[in-house]
Amino acid sequence: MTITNLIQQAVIKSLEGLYHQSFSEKDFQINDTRPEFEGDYTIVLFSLVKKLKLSPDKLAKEIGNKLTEHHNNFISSYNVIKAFLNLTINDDYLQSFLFENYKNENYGTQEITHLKIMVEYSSPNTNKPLHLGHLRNNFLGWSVAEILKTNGNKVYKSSIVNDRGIHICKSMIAWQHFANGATPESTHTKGDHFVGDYYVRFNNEYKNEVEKLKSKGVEKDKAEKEAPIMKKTQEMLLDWERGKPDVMELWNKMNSWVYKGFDETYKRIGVDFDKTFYESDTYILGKEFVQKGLEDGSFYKKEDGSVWIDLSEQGLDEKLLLRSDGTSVYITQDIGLVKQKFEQYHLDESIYVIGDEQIYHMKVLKEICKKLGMPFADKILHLSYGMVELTTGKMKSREGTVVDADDLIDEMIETAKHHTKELGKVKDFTNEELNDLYETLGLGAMKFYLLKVDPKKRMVFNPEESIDFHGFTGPFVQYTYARIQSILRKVEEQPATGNQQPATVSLLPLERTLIIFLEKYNNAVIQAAQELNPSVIANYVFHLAKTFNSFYAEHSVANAENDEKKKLRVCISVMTSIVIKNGLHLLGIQVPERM
RNA sequence: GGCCCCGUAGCUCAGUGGAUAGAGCAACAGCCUUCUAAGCUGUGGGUCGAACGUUCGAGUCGUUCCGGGGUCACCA
Repeated sequence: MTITNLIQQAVIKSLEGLYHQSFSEKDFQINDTRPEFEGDYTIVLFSLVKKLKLSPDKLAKEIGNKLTEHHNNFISSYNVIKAFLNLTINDDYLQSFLFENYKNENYGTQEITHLKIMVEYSSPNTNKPLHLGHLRNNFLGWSVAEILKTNGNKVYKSSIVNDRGIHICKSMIAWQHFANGATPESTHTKGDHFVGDYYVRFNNEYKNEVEKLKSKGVEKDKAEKEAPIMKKTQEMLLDWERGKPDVMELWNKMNSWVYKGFDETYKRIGVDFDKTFYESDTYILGKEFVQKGLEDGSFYKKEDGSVWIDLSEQGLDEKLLLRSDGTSVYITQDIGLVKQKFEQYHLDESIYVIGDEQIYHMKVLKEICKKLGMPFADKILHLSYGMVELTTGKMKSREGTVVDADDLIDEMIETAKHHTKELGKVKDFTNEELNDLYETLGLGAMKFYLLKVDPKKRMVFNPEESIDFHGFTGPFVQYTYARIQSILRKVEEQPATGNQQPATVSLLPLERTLIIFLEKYNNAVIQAAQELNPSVIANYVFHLAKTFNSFYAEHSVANAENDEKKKLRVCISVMTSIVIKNGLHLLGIQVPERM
């Protein structure tokens, strides 16, 4: 039971006792008291003034009296300004909360819900390496999955690999034409980058061919269709769908290169999956639904053989489901996979972490599922996130302005190394310990940077800012953790404080503030899950670290005024470090013992 | 053009309909014989894109307009 809930119940009870009507938590609001006023929580009672026909001041005082009378176990005093009723929480209550919870490593974990949720994220194409945008997706998906787990749900992390389709054939064709049998091994190139280079190569060649045709007087549209390399690619896609052996062999070979590269990156950034789906397996499932939809009249066939659905009644357009040559498109495959997911995993919800440029697509998918009478259509949830832009503008792979994920990770770790060496605090570390630390800090900075903003908003990636390790950053929070560990090491050297519950003392402002804020961690965990928003956690954990650092500068733990204070502050420090650790874990960020 | 998202300090972002709108960065001024200065304390910086409206109360809700972005493919 959180303090907010306690107050809520106490206020309802007081209201009912005073005015003999029934009330609910919607009749008033509970806010944090603004720092310029005395108190910890503020109950806003304006909405009741009219209903009860009392002056704001009188109403607030009556409730205040009732609360301090009947709930003095946790409310010690109150003051009133208009209809703002400011409550001060009992020092004893705060301390017993602290002593009961400070050692709890699972603090923040919520009760089991028995809900099964799948979070699909990452979902890469096997024709190019990961870039900055993918990192936002990966961190977001992983973090949301962990947040849902902590909230008591059974969570499956999944990924659907885009391993088939025209874009994959493009890199295959380019490799056939230009590689002369080169491999990642022979060129010492990471597999995903190797294949990505041929994708780029294809696009260059294609552009040249189109230009050539245009200079011969062919119209643009026609040139784009007639370019020889494109025609070959389309033939290859048909061959692939027919399962032509040499095409399959090349496809398998190139995919295995890419997967090796991806695995390396995933491992490095600490991202994992419980289940990986492959479109090459699932696109067939979609075709079955096309047949079903045609039979029951949800879909229709045009003269050229292509299959469509009309969603204009739903305010959407007509949408293609099967090309005239019988091959399937993106959405066809999604339909098949949705059903499989829900049935195999008995899901209560399926969350798709996909960029906001696909909001329309996901709406269409949902509508199609509804039209096909799938019972789970409403349990499909699109967690859309905004594009990551650069200070110089948008990232465009064709213009070579993408920030490559592997390069960026290297750079962040290098920066961590640079800062660490400059500060020279961990000179006694072994090389292995140092490298671990650089990774912890570099990745921590990067993940925090990408997760601290609201996912649904577009964000600007500023290289200089992202590399900053001061202020609202991962390393700042990690630093606070390391500092606390340093205190705890120092305290351990001194005589043991004993296990018995310390006597309660009167709390100083910063001590109160910290305990009250620690108590609110549960609220943050719940809110983050409701909103599917890791930035709630990032903001919480930063605020906690900030508050602790102020406390640290003001008061000594190891050399506290007396034994009771020392015990109290050790408990506050231990609990702060656990909450930081648990909070950062939800963001996929590790904590260093020293830095 | 239709539909969707966004506009808060110089920059990047917080801000469940409540009190005098907050952080970080950048700028400036202080603080290391005492638990890690990747820190702390302070100063300056705002017509919350604009106008109406709803409300006891609007950065937050509604309408219109302005500005930015996305999307509406036999691409994924």
